[in-house]
Amino acid sequence: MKDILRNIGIISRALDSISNIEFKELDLAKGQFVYLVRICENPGMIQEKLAEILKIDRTTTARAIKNLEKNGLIIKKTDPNNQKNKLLFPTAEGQAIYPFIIRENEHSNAVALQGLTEEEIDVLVGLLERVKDNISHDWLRVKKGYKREY
Amino acid sequence: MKDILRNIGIISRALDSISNIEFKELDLAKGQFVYLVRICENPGMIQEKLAEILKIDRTTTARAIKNLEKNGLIIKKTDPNNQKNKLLFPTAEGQAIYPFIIRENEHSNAVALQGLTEEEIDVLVGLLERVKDNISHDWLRVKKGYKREY
DNA sequence: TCCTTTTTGTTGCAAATGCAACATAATTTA
DNA sequence: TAAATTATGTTGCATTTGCAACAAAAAGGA
Repeated sequence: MKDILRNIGIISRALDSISNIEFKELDLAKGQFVYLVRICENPGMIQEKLAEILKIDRTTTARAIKNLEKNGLIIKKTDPNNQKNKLLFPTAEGQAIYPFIIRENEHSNAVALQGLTEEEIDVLVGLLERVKDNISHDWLRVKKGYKREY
Repeated sequence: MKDILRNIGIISRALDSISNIEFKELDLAKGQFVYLVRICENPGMIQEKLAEILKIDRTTTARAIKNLEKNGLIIKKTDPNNQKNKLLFPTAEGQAIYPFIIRENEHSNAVALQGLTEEEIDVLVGLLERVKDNISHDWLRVKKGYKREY
């Protein structure tokens, strides 16, 4: 079977490191922009869900969130219906940064998709969505200590 | 334009963290398997080229290589034609680990591609190849300090 | 040839990353 | 209801990660 892992990894690392370099201007530490974007788009989320959506380790997420809060970009509020949950919201400053992140991401996305037709882009988006769904289950299981057989 | 960055990142992180967990059995530290695979497949490469192909920071690559050498999985040999270059080769132990990495990667790849037809896989592989080529240039430039305008 | 630039490699340091291991609230089960 | 399990969050610690900043060899230019 043909391999997609290698190029997926290469593309991901390339775009990620470009973003991290470019977001130093915004005083965003490595890796933080992904969290901020999601919190801006889904205010009221909890850490655990965010980690699961992004497929980032729970504890790494916890610390990134802590830093975002320390830097005044988000705020945690205890869920009144569930003392255990801490809901995440962007601050005004966080919301102010959001469009800059989007603009950069859209540029990178446009560069990545150069030369592809609209149809090809649609196909690619659809296939990646399916791949993501395929892999999500294993990720959760393996993170929880389940051992895959192969 | 539709976005592919987010799902690419999610898929990449998911597969990567699964691999890193599963390769603890092989005493491979986080991130190391990608280097070892490439060195096994392209013996005699230099660090700089490896970093560029993988799109990983030069200094991070240098340290990963150092660890692989410390753990006896690869060996560096100074290029007789160029004192500055250190050629990378797998040791017997490194070569012994290689098939286990491949087997795991093939399994993850198969899981990722579940439900896709041969044609769809071919299309996906082709499109990802083009995306990778599109982004490579920017990555190199940005890493070298060039500022993108957008 | 000599000087400048590029290529390749390393190290200091600060930070992010992630496995264990824990704490506590909520939920499920007996 | 009480006990066991799950969900969510945190911290300790060892490690990787990556920007600066440097070193030295090679390549290019005048």
